[in-house]
Amino acid sequence: MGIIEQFTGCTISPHKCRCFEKLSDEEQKILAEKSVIVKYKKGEIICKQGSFASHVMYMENGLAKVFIDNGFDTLVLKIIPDGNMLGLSSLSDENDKFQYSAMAYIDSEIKLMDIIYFKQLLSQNSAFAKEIIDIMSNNSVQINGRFFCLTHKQSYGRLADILICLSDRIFKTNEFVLPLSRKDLAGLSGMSSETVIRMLKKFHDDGIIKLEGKNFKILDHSRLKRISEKG
Amino acid sequence: MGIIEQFTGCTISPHKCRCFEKLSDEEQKILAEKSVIVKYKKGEIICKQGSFASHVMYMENGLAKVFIDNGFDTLVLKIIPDGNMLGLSSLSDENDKFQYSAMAYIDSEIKLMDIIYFKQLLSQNSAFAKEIIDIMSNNSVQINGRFFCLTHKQSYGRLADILICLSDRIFKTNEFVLPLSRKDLAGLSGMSSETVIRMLKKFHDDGIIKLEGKNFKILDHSRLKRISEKG
DNA sequence: AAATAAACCTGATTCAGATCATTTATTTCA
DNA sequence: TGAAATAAATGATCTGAATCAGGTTTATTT
Repeated sequence: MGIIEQFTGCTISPHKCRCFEKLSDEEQKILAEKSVIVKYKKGEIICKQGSFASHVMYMENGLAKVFIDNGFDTLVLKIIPDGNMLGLSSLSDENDKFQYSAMAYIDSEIKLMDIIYFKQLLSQNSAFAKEIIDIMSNNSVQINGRFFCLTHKQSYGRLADILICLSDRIFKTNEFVLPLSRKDLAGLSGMSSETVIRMLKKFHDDGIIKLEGKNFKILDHSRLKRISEKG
Repeated sequence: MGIIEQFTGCTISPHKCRCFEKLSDEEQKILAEKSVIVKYKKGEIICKQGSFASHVMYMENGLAKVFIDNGFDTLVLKIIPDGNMLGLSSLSDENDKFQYSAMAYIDSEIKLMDIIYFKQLLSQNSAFAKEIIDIMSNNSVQINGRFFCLTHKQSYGRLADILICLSDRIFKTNEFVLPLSRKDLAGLSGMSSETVIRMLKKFHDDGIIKLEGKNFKILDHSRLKRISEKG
């Protein structure tokens, strides 16, 4: 069997977005002219699945979720923290609509870049295109890991994953104020909010985390890790 | 709420792979020199998750599944029919390993293209790179649909999806010999083989399909479609 | 500050689908 | 061709987590 691969429900790509470095000064200047920075308040919709994609986005600072829905159910595909791109899957000429919706978890600043010029950059600057391919392939690895996690781990493992992700990759500290509601956590870990609440209580009672309202702290990181791993 | 989007567990991308048309005669010639066609027998492993990715692949003819596993469980990400690319997510410089395994469902012929030259083509021919981006974004849309389906539809809907996919997109006829075992179908629809067997029997008894051994026929396509849609 | 709404919590119930245990059919290959 | 292995089928049982129903606390609005 060999090495046992570990998949997590965390969807923060470790990939650093380096694509803009590949642009010439001139290209950067034009791109800047063709871009605007827009502020979104917590809870605001950033883009809507099915609507015409007139731009590609870059999260300057903030936190958002990317999700799809069929009118009844919702699936959170990934979280977008600082320095991540949004809307790349609309670069295909066949998919000129947004393939997913995005919503700000907290107040966020997002750069909107004209998609026509962005596509032109892809065609004229292959180093840039190569970087975009890199980002997309990293994204797909990330999504696949989350896919595996949500279909094969059970609830405790999935919730542990999300908590570890928030702590390790987003806030980079053991103690923080949860910006997400229990319902948000439920969406992220693919379960009902009642179940999330029960499990958080269990983690709390077991001394794995400390949770009072929105004040959150991981007390036993290695135990949480073990729960995440054994699913 | 607007239009209600339909997601299916089918993972055959409708996208036609046009990337090679974008290469010059010279580039095509060199690529051909750097490629080999390999025949895989039913059940053979085409690439192995975690091993070094020395090439990008193209399915000349055959049928394969792409899957990830953690040593215990397996998740089928997609099916690869004729004319599809395989291994694109290893184009990123950070992911020089195969991100997934692939196995031939039936005897298949696959073109293996040297990944170094393939990457060079991306860097020197931006129209080619743009086509690869198109393929990748179509792939991600496809995977997201499957992700939604496996996490939000229940078993009958998921199985119906797979049967419709096989019929409409792969064999393009209502009646064919199933190349997949019940266990394969279980893997594809993310459930146990016992459940698959029971549900196939139900579909059969209800007159929706006809199934004797491996001989398969869809009798009531619209009813199957309805089952797929309502989950 | 009162009214309303939203988020949070808890217990009871239910159920889809997994798992387990066997039996029967079909392949495989010695 | 016959033994062993694999795949298919079926029944019985179990369980993780959803759903439902109700209550409490915390935010928001007026």
